[in-house]
Amino acid sequence: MDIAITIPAMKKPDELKLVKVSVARERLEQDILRAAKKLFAQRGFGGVSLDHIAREVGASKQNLLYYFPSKEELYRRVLHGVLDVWLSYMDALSQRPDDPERAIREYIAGKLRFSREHPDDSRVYANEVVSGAPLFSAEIAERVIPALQADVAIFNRWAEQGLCRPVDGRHLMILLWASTQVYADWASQIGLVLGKSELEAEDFQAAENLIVDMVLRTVLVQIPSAAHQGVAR
Amino acid sequence: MDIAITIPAMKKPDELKLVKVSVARERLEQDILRAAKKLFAQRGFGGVSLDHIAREVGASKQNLLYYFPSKEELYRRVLHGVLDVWLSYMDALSQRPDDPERAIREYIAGKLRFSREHPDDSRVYANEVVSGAPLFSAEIAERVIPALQADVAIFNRWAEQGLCRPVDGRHLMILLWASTQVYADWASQIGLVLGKSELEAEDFQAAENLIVDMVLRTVLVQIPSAAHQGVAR
DNA sequence: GATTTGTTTTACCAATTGGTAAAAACCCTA
DNA sequence: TAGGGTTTTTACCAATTGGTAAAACAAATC
Repeated sequence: MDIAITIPAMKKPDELKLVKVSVARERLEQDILRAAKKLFAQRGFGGVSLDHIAREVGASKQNLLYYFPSKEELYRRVLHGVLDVWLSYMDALSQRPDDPERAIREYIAGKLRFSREHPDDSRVYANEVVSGAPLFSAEIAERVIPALQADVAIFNRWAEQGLCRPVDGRHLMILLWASTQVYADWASQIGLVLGKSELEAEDFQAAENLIVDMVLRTVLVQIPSAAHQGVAR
Repeated sequence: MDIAITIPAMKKPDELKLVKVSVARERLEQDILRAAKKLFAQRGFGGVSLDHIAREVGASKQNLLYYFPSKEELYRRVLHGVLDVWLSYMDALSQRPDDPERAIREYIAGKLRFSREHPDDSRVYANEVVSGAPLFSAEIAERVIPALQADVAIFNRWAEQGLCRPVDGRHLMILLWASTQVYADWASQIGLVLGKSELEAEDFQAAENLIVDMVLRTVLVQIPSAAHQGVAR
């Protein structure tokens, strides 16, 4: 299912003009997308009105509708961008196909970095999935599932090569997604748990240490290397 | 913060009548709460209208407003019930204060059972937390955080007694919440991952096996007992 | 400076939103 | 069967919803 990026008619202006117009246009368009992402992250698709987004970005509702033909189309664009970011943080396993420990460390670190650097993206994703992914399941099936299957295949290969113990890669990946993204999606509650209003670097580090430790203990054949101190602290 | 269950004036009818009326009243009220929960779970507070809920339950919007003074109050009631259920599945650790392995096994099993038996509750909870828990943070702080702290204290005591390795209990609990509730909240995506439209008993069992295995390997001093076969499958 | 092109604003629209007020229907008991 | 209390329905309401049409504005090109 393609996302139609309908650029209103612009009949072959010369090169220079195209660039200028595109830049101005691009900027407001990006502003809208950013504001929309923030609000959709907070309240979900149904909980946000075009007017709400427009006020956030300092434009009029009709102005939004000039850039995006409908609320749903705007939401789709946001989702599409979210998925781009999401996937870009997920390629660590395939990067180190012959070093499970480093691959796993980097995968977990990457996913936690995603939670930290793009919490709104994570929340938009979460909102969409919780509501059954009515507009998104096709794209998830096309882009996310293959990525996951590739990762599962890597685990299986490692197991065959004796580099790691046999695990159910699918459930392991689910656990990794859940336990890393929760630091974005549930930030408010985790803040309460940790007694601070905003999560800090040390919190993400503690999470990373624990998750890495748990996964390595479960997956590796030998006791994981000393680098992580052997204690989940 | 108390939830005011305002029962519209009912000037001291005799005992018998009270019971009868309450039963009828109770039933519709429960139906409304159930329908509201289902819809709030799917679309969040802002994504659901009173009319929508009313249609789902086969009543009129005004009829809902007879039972619940406002949409927000209805939502609060739903949230309150959700938290009751949520907490009721979370007391396993304190039940077995001197057997870490069994306690952990039962805690994880309980949380997964919650995901399976009350997916809508889990999703309502998730929705509320993702949106920053605007109506809920007080109740979470009052009811959830103490429960968590009690569990963390149990881990710390086990560590002191040499029954388990020292771990950061807070992050461990967060990981457990995340990795168990994800099977309710992200059911649609997990269905895609596992290639089935609905999760089955075996899927929850596989999840349980993996999570239990990971936690025990991380937390226990000795290699966990043979009961779980030592392989995260 | 007139014209074309691209953008924003103004003026609407019907449908839906949460909520109120009061009338009507219902149900039980006296 | 009349009366009192409880529940449901009918009739509204102002505000907001997503969206359309066209006019006004801006900016560059001829």
